[in-house]
Amino acid sequence: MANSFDPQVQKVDLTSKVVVGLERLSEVFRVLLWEKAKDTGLSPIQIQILLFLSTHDKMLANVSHLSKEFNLKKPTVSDAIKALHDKGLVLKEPGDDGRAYTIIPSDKGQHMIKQVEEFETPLIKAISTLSSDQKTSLHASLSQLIYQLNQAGIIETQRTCFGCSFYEKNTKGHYCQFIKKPLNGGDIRLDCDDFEIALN
Amino acid sequence: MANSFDPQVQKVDLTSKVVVGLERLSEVFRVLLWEKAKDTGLSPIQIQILLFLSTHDKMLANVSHLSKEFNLKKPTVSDAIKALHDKGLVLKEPGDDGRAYTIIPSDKGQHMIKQVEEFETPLIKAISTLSSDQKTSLHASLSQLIYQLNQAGIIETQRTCFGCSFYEKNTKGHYCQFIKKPLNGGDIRLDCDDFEIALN
DNA sequence: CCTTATTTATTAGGATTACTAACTTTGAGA
DNA sequence: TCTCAAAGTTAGTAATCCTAATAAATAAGG
Repeated sequence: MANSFDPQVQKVDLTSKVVVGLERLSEVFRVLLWEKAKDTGLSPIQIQILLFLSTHDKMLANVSHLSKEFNLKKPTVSDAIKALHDKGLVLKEPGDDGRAYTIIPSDKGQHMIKQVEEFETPLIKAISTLSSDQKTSLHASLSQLIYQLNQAGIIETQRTCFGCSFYEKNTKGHYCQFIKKPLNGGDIRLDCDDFEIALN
Repeated sequence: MANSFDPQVQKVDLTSKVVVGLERLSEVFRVLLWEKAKDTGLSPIQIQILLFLSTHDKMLANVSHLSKEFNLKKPTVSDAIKALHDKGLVLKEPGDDGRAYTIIPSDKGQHMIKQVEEFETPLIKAISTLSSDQKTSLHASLSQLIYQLNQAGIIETQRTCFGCSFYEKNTKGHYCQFIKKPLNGGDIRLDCDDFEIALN
């Protein structure tokens, strides 16, 4: 086998090397979720939905929104919610719209959330080994990639600064009209709680 | 809803924001693979295996290795290979070990590879919008995360510098005994063709 | 008010994913 | 040779995730 080390070639190929890295990391979530699923008797998607409930407003917790959130079709989410409901982990709350409902964790569900929310602990530990500067740069790069992929119609993004009506991109960079401040590096939000306000 | 913008809190939470970003990006592969799968009549895992064949030595193309490569169990890979074989896309080649065999793309398989290898084009386009410095930093961060997660036993990694017997970490940083040179930033390989030599 | 279109969610059906457990065959070591 | 380990398969099961068709409620327009 030839020695294929060649600094010239490597610089050209950095993009595809990043793709390989991202591909490897994308497996991490599948592996970690599967592991936790075996422990708890839940399925990966059920875990993801439960965790979403613990950190987001319940008005976001309906089938339509969750399917966009996870880039899944509505029947897939509907089935998962039904399973959670059958297990007594979530309650269905009817809303103003007679067709829709939102789900909230039951007491049993709250207890389960505590069990599953450590599933990403290994990933958090890994990220903790990065320097502050590395984390800042990584976050900025990820934000930009997600923005580009959203623009290309590949993924749905909810509550990112880039999709928010308060967001502006001017000559100086990113700017938020809600807080009236420029957004630098780590300020860009991928999951902003104030995004909903922007919709009204 | 309260204004939850707070620069202090944001700095503390950068780790979890990175997790959110990685989680979003991990969906990209699933979405892109599914899309291509519908076009071609293949399954996501079949596509991944075909693409692996096009860029790696055939001695790596057996059930055991591929299952480690994709962090799947052997029956899962065995089934996928059987499907590819039934579709006439790969040929089974017996090796020295009477139990094992390697797979190589057939002519039809080569043709299919050309059709599927653009599945990650949107991602490549997105990455191309990053500056050279951003890409270098991103690659370094991803490499470190993969290293940490491999050390933690979460994912298997094949052919990374970190798992290679030629790799050394000294006081100055990373070093490769095969090329006898320090490894800086983008030099770290996640998929080194010379890794196998290191095993001998 | 009435009709039409859209949206919300579900059901049904199917291919795929991915696992564990048990098995066959082959190889390696004492 | 005997035993253990490794490569791969088979069988069975649960979960993933889709499309298509459906029912019910809302929204929009005349």
